Amino acid sequence: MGRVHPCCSEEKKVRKGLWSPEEDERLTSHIARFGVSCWSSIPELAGLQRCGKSCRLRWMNYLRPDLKRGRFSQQEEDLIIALHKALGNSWSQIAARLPGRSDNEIKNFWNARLRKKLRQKEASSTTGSKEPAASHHRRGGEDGGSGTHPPPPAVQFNPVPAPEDRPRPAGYVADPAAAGSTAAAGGSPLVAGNAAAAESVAPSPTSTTSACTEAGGCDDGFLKAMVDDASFLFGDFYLDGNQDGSISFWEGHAFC
DNA sequence: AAGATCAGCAACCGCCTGACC
DNA sequence: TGGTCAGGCGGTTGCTGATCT
Repeated sequence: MGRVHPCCSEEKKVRKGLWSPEEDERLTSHIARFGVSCWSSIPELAGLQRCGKSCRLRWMNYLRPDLKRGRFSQQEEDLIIALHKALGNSWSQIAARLPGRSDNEIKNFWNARLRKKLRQKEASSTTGSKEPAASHHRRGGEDGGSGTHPPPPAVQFNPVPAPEDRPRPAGYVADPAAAGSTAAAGGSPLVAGNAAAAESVAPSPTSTTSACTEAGGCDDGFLKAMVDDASFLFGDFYLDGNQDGSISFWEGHAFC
């Protein structure tokens, strides 16, 4: 096809480039008041000289209230790697399993990561044991995030509840603090990044659980188990952040 | 202190798909 | 049934700021 979107091609003056705070404000307040019904009509209704597509993008990637900003935690990073291994470049699907992250954000993260990896590969293949050319560079940018940059003060998961439209597993309760009781209630949260909590909270006998609980986090075993366990990955599982910064994986749905 | 280099991020572009007429 | 439109997605580009030399 390749048609250009009418809303983007019209000669009408359409602003491009970075969004100003005023534009953000207009879009946010419009959506807060009227919700999203038709993106193509939003620019006009909100008094923006943008195309609907641009508005949608801005909202989805930046203005959505349930987005959390900031560095990816190690757990998130591990999960992204696992999901990418299983799902490929389906960023939207990956994003759907990472509450508070947009597909664009994940895609950017992955590309930056991948670029680094490729460079390192190139460097190591051409020079043998030489130090990766790119990694001597700052930003704590050691690959894997486990390197030099200070442990992500990172992404304290905010307790913002996941979007309402996300299917909740049986037994899910919105309040993460109630995770313990939730486990008992039916869903079985697998807590990564907090071994003690996981031991006490996750009774699930799945391989993912045990792999996750050992070594106190999402180590390779956990990831491998996740990837290998296709039913777990492709079945419905739900991930949520806890107040202590850990992540809970909820399983228990069995569709798809 | 200044220029070079790089990573991170925001946004655009082109294509695909489903809904509607 | 075919055409049009709008929403959504993945790939890519370009800007900005941090870091290094």
